[in-house]
Amino acid sequence: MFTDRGYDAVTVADVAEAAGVSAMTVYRHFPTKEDLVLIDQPARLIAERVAASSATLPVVHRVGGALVDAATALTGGYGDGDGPVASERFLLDCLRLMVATPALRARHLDSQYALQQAIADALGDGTADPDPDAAFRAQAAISACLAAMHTALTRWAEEDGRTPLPDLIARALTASFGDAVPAPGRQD
Amino acid sequence: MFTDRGYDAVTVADVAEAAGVSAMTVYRHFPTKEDLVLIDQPARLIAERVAASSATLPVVHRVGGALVDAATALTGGYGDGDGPVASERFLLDCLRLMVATPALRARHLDSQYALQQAIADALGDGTADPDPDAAFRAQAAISACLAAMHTALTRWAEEDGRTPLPDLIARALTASFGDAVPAPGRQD
DNA sequence: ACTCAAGTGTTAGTCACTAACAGTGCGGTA
DNA sequence: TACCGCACTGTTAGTGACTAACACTTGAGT
Repeated sequence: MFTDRGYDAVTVADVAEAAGVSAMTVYRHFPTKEDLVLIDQPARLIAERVAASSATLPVVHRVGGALVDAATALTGGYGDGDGPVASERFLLDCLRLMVATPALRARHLDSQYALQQAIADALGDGTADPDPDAAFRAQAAISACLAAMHTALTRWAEEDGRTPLPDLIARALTASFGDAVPAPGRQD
Repeated sequence: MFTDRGYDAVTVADVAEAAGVSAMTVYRHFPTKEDLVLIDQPARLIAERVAASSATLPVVHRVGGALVDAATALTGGYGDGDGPVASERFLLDCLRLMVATPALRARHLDSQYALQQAIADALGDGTADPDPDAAFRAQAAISACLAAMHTALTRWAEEDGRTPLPDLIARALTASFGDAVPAPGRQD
């Protein structure tokens, strides 16, 4: 319904009626109308991979690798050659809505803000880190990585999933950080 | 009022009453409640500086330099040694509200999205750029720069403006991109 | 049969925001 | 002076997201 008629033109009451329930029931399952569309980022998956990476690598390499890995796990990986599968179609529809609708776009960007905190925790895991300056530098690097990933997500939706998502993310990271991140076209 | 009682606890009717006008009048001057707090980013200023930079430099260097310059122009620059001045106090209050209030934070991040488009236009200015892949790489680099700047803004608000904003931005950029950006502590 | 719990519906209300209409004051014009 | 137009403001009524409080149904376990 959102894709056909536009996010703003569909009320929560419409969604409830189409689902055969009352509007109140919708709110009990989804805290806001925006959550009907937003895909919860696999924060735990990404944070785990960051925590598992070698602490000797630069931050952008650790985070970038985790993002590419997570995208690979989510979308089924490289080179199946079949274009997007059914489960990806839904992802693409949601992403298109997010890019096109200001309210959804803003919420999605803010959810990346939460993901940033989770990654920062995963980075410093194990070592007490009393250095606020190092924490600041890590936050900056993480947010830059996530912004590059968001650009890749947008591009992925725009070109309808033709290029595998992990490849797009790797290219976005390389365009931003040069060779300090895993190179596109292969996985670590 | 927002700082004292919290953004959500103050209604538009409250603001209107305090200003001695009707709620309708508030909406005629500010399109949304959020715009009462949001500071419009100096998009034109930044875009001009990007367009004026040397096209032979890497994208992150051009954008990063423009961001540091714009911050210098806005906050009065380095080393006056007096801490934040009165005009900066208001900026800091707004920033704190933005970081603390989810709705404002989301809107602010989305406004950076618009800034990203403006910078992308400024980058490709003059040269017809039919290469969608180069445009994608530029978008990725720009968004990463802006994310680093946002981290610096957040940090600036957290430490109450003690460190000069241009310095924080330069350090955030260096933490993300290494020596591909202007070094902190001096200006180009 | 009784009970508890989870899920659902209803109602009334708050608040952001919009549209349509009606003043009100003020400078320029004849 | 009388008139006109324009910018600004207020009022009213309405939509839609979202919340709180309360009553109801249903199904599982005892």
